[in-house]
Amino acid sequence: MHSPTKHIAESTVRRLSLYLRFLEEFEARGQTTVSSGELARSGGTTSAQVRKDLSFFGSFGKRGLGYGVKDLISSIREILGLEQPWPVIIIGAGKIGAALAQYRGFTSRGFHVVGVYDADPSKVGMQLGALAVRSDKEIERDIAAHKPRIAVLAVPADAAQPMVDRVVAAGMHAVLSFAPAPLHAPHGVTIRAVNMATELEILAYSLTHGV
Amino acid sequence: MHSPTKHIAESTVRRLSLYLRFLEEFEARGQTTVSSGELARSGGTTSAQVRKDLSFFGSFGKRGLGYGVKDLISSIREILGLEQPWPVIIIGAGKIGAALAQYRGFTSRGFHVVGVYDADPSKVGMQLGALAVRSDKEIERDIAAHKPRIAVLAVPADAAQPMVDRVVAAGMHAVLSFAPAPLHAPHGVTIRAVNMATELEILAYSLTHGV
DNA sequence: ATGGCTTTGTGAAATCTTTCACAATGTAGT
DNA sequence: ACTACATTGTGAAAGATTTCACAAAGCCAT
Ligand SMILES: NC(=O)c1ccc[n+]([C@@H]2O[C@H](COP(=O)([O-])OP(=O)(O)OC[C@H]3O[C@@H](n4cnc5c(N)ncnc54)[C@H](O)[C@@H]3O)[C@@H](O)[C@H]2O)c1
Ligand SMILES: NC(=O)c1ccc[n+]([C@@H]2O[C@H](COP(=O)([O-])OP(=O)(O)OC[C@H]3O[C@@H](n4cnc5c(N)ncnc54)[C@H](O)[C@@H]3O)[C@@H](O)[C@H]2O)c1
Repeated sequence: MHSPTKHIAESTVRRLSLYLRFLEEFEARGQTTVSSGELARSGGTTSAQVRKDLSFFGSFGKRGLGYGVKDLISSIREILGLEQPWPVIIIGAGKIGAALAQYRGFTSRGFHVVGVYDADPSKVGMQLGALAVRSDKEIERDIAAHKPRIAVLAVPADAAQPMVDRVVAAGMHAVLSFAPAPLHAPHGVTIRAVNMATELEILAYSLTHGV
Repeated sequence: MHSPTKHIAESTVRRLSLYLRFLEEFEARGQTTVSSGELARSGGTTSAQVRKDLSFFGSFGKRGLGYGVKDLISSIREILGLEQPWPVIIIGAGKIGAALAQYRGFTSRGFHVVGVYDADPSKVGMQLGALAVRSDKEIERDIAAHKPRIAVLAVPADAAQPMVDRVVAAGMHAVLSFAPAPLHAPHGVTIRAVNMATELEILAYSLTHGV
């Protein structure tokens, strides 16, 4: 039911994550049922798109009625893999790493920061929320011992690829990087990069060429 | 030459920003000429893709030789609108806003932070790098006076839409938001949102369903 | 139970994006 | 000047994604 044979486009997965956010709002407001049209309006898409996105994974609605809010929340959480907790480590306890380590928005979705690492001895031991910064030398041992599933990289650009290599060698299969550096990893490892300069440049392009 | 009649896909603009990054590396290494194939290899795409992306905007290469690194850098900077400086304001001087305000990576691309604002009186006056945090009450006056072109939002989710409305009313046409909230703006205003939870959820999906 | 109304799920069509493949154009060596 | 070679620029083909449009299914009022 929840494992499509076909490859699913990233845009679909991204929208599912978005729908989940809206569904949680509908739930908080006490709404029990929602139509593809309502969901589409919140998310700036179309009702056909919403139905098509869901149809890749199964059939979740009731014709004439719409989707049960609670049911659809569980279904999407299951599709995305959010029914299990996701231990995450953060590497680089600088300005952005420290902000991320203390950010509470992750936890609500099942992402738990279980370790923060830095190469700078003056940062090691520093308390960030409930966690103390650990030395980067512990990364390999901690990955082996605690099996965090995702590594978030907040290190300088030139340290990013070597760190990807290290965590991949240690068994990590997913990396989210904030460093403005192109990253490569072997097949089977998923890398995502958030590049703020690129986001600003897309805005600059759209301002320059009219909307 | 640089203003296509056709609509250009966001994916193309995103890749242009990426090519620019690689070109700057080639330039730093003293390379004067680069082929679409080399550029493609750095960026994990194909040479045909590189040539097609550029062809929307004109003809920048020499057959048999490739592209002049310096020339292509200026051409892409012109396409993206980066030949002019982009004054930016940051709204919300919390953990992420403070990190962004002190981030030096923006400046190199022509994005200059000209103001940081917060609603919390205890944050107003705080020094972030060269800038002092100002009261959010000054936002409208400062936009009118200094005409920043992009507003970066680092405020809590429920303050995001009201703040979009304020800055748009004050004349802003582009917003980059870090708040996990869906944002709407009138036609003619470009909004981009970086949602870290969604990025992690896409990783969770790909780990859950195999790569 | 029936009929009218609403909304889903989904093939098919339309649109958008990427890849292919090659003529055109230029370089470089002789 | 000629030849061999490299690489661009681009229509056309292939592939991917979105939108359309409608039959099927279920609710609700009577
Ligand atoms: N600050 C921002 O707003 C911002 C925005 C976008 C992108 N980024 C990117 O995020 C990354 C971090 O930025 P920042 O502003 O937090 O920088 P920062 O200098 O404050 O922090 C970087 C941290 O990484 C640590 N580090 C360096 N090498 C390491 C290694 N091999 N292992 C472990 N730790 C190591 C340093 O000791 C430092 O504490 C950079 O790549 C930057 O370009 C930052
Ligand atoms: N910290 C992170 O790593 C992180 C990661 C992803 C997303 N975000 C998002 O970024 C936003 C900011 O996060 P943060 O961790 O910096 O939070 P924070 O609480 O540290 O900072 C928010 C700041 O916004 C200010 N503020 C509130 N209302 C305002 C208003 N109307 N005008 C001006 N300023 C106002 C507050 O005074 C505070 O200083 C949130 O929406 C958060 O969900 C944060």
